[in-house]
Order: sequence, then structure tokens, then C-alpha cells
Amino acid sequence: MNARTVTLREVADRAGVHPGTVSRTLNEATRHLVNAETAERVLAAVSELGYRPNVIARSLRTNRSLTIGVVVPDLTNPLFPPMVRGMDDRLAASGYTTLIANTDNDLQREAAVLETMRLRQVDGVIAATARREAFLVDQLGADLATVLINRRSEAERLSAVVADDRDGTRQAVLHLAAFGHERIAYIAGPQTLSTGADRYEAFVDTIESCGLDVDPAHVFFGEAFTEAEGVRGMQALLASGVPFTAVATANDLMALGCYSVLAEGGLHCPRDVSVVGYNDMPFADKFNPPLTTVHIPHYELGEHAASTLLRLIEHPETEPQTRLLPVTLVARGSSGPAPQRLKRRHA
Amino acid sequence: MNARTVTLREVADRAGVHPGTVSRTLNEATRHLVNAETAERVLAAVSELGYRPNVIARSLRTNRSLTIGVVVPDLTNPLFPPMVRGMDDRLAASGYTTLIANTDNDLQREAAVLETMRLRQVDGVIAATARREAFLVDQLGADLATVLINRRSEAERLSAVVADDRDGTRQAVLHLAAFGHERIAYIAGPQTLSTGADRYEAFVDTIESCGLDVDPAHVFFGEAFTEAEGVRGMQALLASGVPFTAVATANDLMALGCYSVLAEGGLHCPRDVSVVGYNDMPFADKFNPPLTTVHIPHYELGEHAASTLLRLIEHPETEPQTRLLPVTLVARGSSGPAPQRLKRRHA
DNA sequence: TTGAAAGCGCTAACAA
DNA sequence: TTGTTAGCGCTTTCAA
Repeated sequence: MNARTVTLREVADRAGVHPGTVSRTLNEATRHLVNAETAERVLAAVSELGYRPNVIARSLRTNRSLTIGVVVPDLTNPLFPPMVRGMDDRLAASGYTTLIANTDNDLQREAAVLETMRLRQVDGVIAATARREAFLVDQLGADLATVLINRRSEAERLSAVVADDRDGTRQAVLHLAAFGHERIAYIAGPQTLSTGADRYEAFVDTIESCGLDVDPAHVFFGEAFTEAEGVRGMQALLASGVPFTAVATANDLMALGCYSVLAEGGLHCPRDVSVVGYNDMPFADKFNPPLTTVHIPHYELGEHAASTLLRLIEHPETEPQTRLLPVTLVARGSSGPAPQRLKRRHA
Repeated sequence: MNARTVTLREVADRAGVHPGTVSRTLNEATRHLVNAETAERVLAAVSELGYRPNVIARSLRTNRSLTIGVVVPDLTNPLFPPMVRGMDDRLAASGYTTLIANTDNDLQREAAVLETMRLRQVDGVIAATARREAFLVDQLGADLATVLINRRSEAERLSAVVADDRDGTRQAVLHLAAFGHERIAYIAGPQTLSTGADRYEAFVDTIESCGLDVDPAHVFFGEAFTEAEGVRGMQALLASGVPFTAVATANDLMALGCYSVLAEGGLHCPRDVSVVGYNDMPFADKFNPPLTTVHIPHYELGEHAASTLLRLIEHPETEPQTRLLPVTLVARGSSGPAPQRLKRRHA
């Protein structure tokens, strides 16, 4: 702290009142209890002395830190900054401050991070980690207001705000089907993440609802939502020898991985193979070709998660609810009509 | 807070010692003052009761919040997440928690954000805002440990960690010169930001040191580091009618803006015009063409800023110092040999 | 090596 | 409407 710390007591002395009165003047909820004239005198003293309330002392007394913990796998993943901003903007508007922590999808770090947040007495937590095992769920929820984002609660015991992954995948597949594609491959995300599992299931459902078949050779299960896994996926798909004219991916980075394998193999996207991503990450429109993908309202997800959490803090007895936000397919250059004749797709 | 809050006093009771002893046991610095056996008993009680120290109470007492404020213009700008992670990783390792706030380059928000941080008794601030006017400088520094990142301190009164913008721009221009370009245009960033001004000055210096001239018609001053300004810049450059074979930009987004104008005008990059960006933003290698640009060690900038701040907090009397981190040109597909013959570059 | 006591700055129940 | 009082949970001087 700096030397120039003015306390409530000093303000009280200056205004010739009791510290309690100053406190009452400064607090919205109790301001009405104090005489207008007195309040004026207090406020004058406050500005003369440049008084700023000590939030820490207040928190100690009130047991509310006005702080919310936000847990993300990695802020560096372009998905999360918009979400976080959505939360922060909403929370800041209500006087809350946001504590952001990265877990790198590591359970140990996740535990450590949550511990830190508890120690800091956060009033609530928004968790953007997508792991399906109910690790957070067990720890939190019961004694800390918690909202999940981008991940449903398996047991439905926690409130969640998620994008409609099933519908998004459905739109992606229908988009390809409308282009006449009948052999559509899929590069799935990790099935340990709810996003990975949901999207894969929706893929299967939609393919079948189109009267098409899911050839096991047409599905690759990535171990992470990364470009490298996209590369592995497309390589495996091509190596299988089973022809396809389009591939849907569980994530834009994977789609990017497909791009490079296709290019290396002398295959043109979308002329030879259409590619559809997922997420509409920033600059997806700048890629070569511009990526057709499913847009997720990241910022709004964040906002809704924040609102939901705020409500939960106000009314702890609220029933958990899952909020599903709509997504939209963004058609760009990476998808087009199915080739007339199926050629072999070997690299 | 939840019902299950165990206090120091309860631990003391359980261990049959005085609260002071528990405190001493739990604090690194004073642990040696307590008998090994006693300490063991205390630690046992701690884990039996699941005690967690109340950080807020500690802060109130010690006047240290173990919290650092980080001020960025906009977390959504891909520059900042890696910086923030660099800081956070370093700070977390020392037990500090990071409070991130966005200003949107708005002075009012900046003031509000800093006020919030003061109220929260942050132990220090890292400011990543690049505005040149010494707004923060006036407010901070004197009474709060402050480190600037990505921006030098005009008066050199604050410590700063910056990338070597002059050298980066130099490298970019020399790269183009080595390709035989003699008419090199420049799309500059806002001159109100130190990054914008430094890079522009380095551009002029380097061009001249190459024995070339800076034609005023070859320079466009963007009002923001955005794609839209890149578009405006390239349009202006082409409209001027003064031929050029390459353009350096103060920022990757601006380079992206150039791409679209060139494409619209039927000009090929790099065959007709080479383009060089700045920052090496994520996925710059995925653009069409892959962008030649100057790589900045964002993560390391963050780490260094954090280390510098930590040192400053430990030793407040340290002289302010500016740390310059090296940058490197990354040659990719958007730059190539100058066309043999200068053609008119009208759109 | 440990206990006692005071107090960080604030809020809130109670009294006046 | 205001003052009084107590105390949030912790650290830290001082004394033993």
C-alpha cells in the first residue's frame, strides 16, 4: 500500500461524524438511513481527502469478494477471449471483477486453480473446461455458485450455457448433403470432451437421417482439437482408400490440418474435397480457401454465463438450467458441389 | 461464504496451541520459529479440518493482496492472450493472481479500470496500453509498482518491456530491399501509439539508409491497427498513381486489408506486389498467401514484464529500466522478388 | 519457542 | 438519524 491511504475513520473525523455514518453514507443500501445534510458533509470529506474504500476490508467483513473466477483451458485458444470478454463486460457492469485462470486441460492445474479461487473467496465460478468427467461438479456446485460454459452438466446438477452443438453439426452435414455429397467423412474431437462427443453423435444422427451410411473408415477420432490431429485425420482418411467427397470436422483447427494434407496430396479444396470446420474462429475467412464453418456466439455465451451466475448468486436456490444458444452455418469457399464422378482419394 | 469455513482459531484449538503459533507454522518466513513437533501437530490439525487460510484476512493484515492488475486494450486482439499467459504463468509461480481488464483504448474505461484495481489493492500493475500520452504514467508509478509492456515510457520514468520495433521494421524493409524492391510503400499505424510511431520512424530511417527515398505518396497513416485501415491504405496507395512493388505494414491486420484490395484490383501478391506484415499473429501462416511478417515474442514479453514487476515490488527503489526483446523476420509467401519492370499499379 | 494482545479497515446489530 | 460496539480472520510485536 502507499503512504497516502485514507481510512474511513479519517473521513469520519473530518466530517465530524462517526465511522458508521460514513459507511452508511457510502453504501447504496443504507444511504437512505442518513440525513441528507450529513451525507453531504461526508461526501465532501470523502472527496477532499480522496478517500477510497478498502475493498479487502469490506470483503472480510461482508464475506463477499465481488470476484468471480473464470476457468479456461487456455486463453491462447482463440475460442476463449471472446467468451471471457462477454463474461467480463457483464460482470463488470454489476461491480464484479474477473479472475481468469488457465488449466491447460490438466487436472492438477485445474485443482490448483480452483483452490486458488476458493482461497480468494470468489463469489462464484464460471468453468469453460469441457472435460466430461464430473471433476469440477463434485468439487463445486454444492458450496460455490457455479456455471458451466461450453459444456453441459452430465448430471444436470449445474447450470450451463452451451452452444447448440448438435444443431450446428446437423447444419454442417446438411449443407454438404445439399451440395450432393453422399460420402461424407468426419474428423471427430476427443470423446472425453462433451463438445467432441455431442458433435460426433449429431454427425452420425444426421448422416443417417439423410438416408446415408456412416462408414467406419470415414470417421477419425482426434485426440485433441488441434491442427496436428486434423493432419493425422485426413491422412488416415485418405490412406483408408474408401472414397469420400467431403469431410466435416469437429473444429476449425482440424479443418486447417486437412487443408495441408489435401494440398500435399495434390487435391483441391473444394473441387476434389469439400471441408467444413466448426467454431468460426477469428480469421477463418482469411484462410485458403476461406473456411466454411459453424459460427458460435462466443461473446454471447460469455454474457449469458455471467448473467446466469449472477442470478444464481442472488438466488442460490434456483434450479439448475441449461441454456442452449443457437449457432449458424457460415458458407464460404471450402465447400462446394460434389464432384460428378468419385475418384480415388489416395494421397 | 459457505458454512464449512474453518478458521485459524479452530485449527489452534484442535492442535492445542495458540492461533499465533498456527500462523507462524503456516508461513514460510516464520516456520523456523516453531518447534518441529508443534508444527507437526498443527499441520495435522490443518489437514484434518481441511483448513484453508483466508487470503482476504491476510491481505487486510499484511497490506499485500498478492494480486497484480493487467491492463490491456482488448483481450480479443490476438496479440494479448499470449502476453497475458506469459505474465500469468510467471506471476502464478510466485503466488500472485492476475486481474485482467480491458480498456478498449478508451480513456474513461482505462481510468475506471485502474480505479477498480486500486480499490482491490493490487500490488502492482502491468499496462499493455500503447497510448503515448502519459496518462497512466501520471497516475501510477509514484505510488504503485508499474511496468509497461509493448510501450516505452516517454519520460523513462517507468520500467518497460518492449519488442525491438525499430529493428523489426528494419528487418522487414531490408528483406524487401534484398529482393530488389526499390519502391517500397508503408502503411503506418496510429502515430499516437508508440508502436505506430516507432515503426514508422524506423521505416523512414531504413529506407534512407538503403539509399532510397521515402515518397510521401508511398506512406499512408492508418488510424487504427485494423484490417479496414489496411484496406484504406492500399486503396490510397494505388489511387496515388505512384508506382511501388512492395508494401510494408505496421501490423498484420493491415496486411490482410492489403490482400483484399490487391485481389480486387487483379494484382497478385507477391508477383505484382510484395506485402510484409508485423506481429506474426496466430495463423498468419495460413493466410493466402502465407504472410511474411515480423515475429514478436509475445509470451516472453509477458514473462519479462512479470519478472520485472516482481523485482520492482521487492525492491521499490530500483531504477526504471527498459528491456528490449529481439524480434525476427519470418519470410513466407507474401514477399518475393521485385517485378523486373515497374508496371502501373492502378486498381 | 510460545502465548497474549492488538489491530488491519470495514460493516452491522443494537442502543440511544 | 446517529453513535456504540463488536468482530470478520489473520499477522505480528511484545513479553514470557
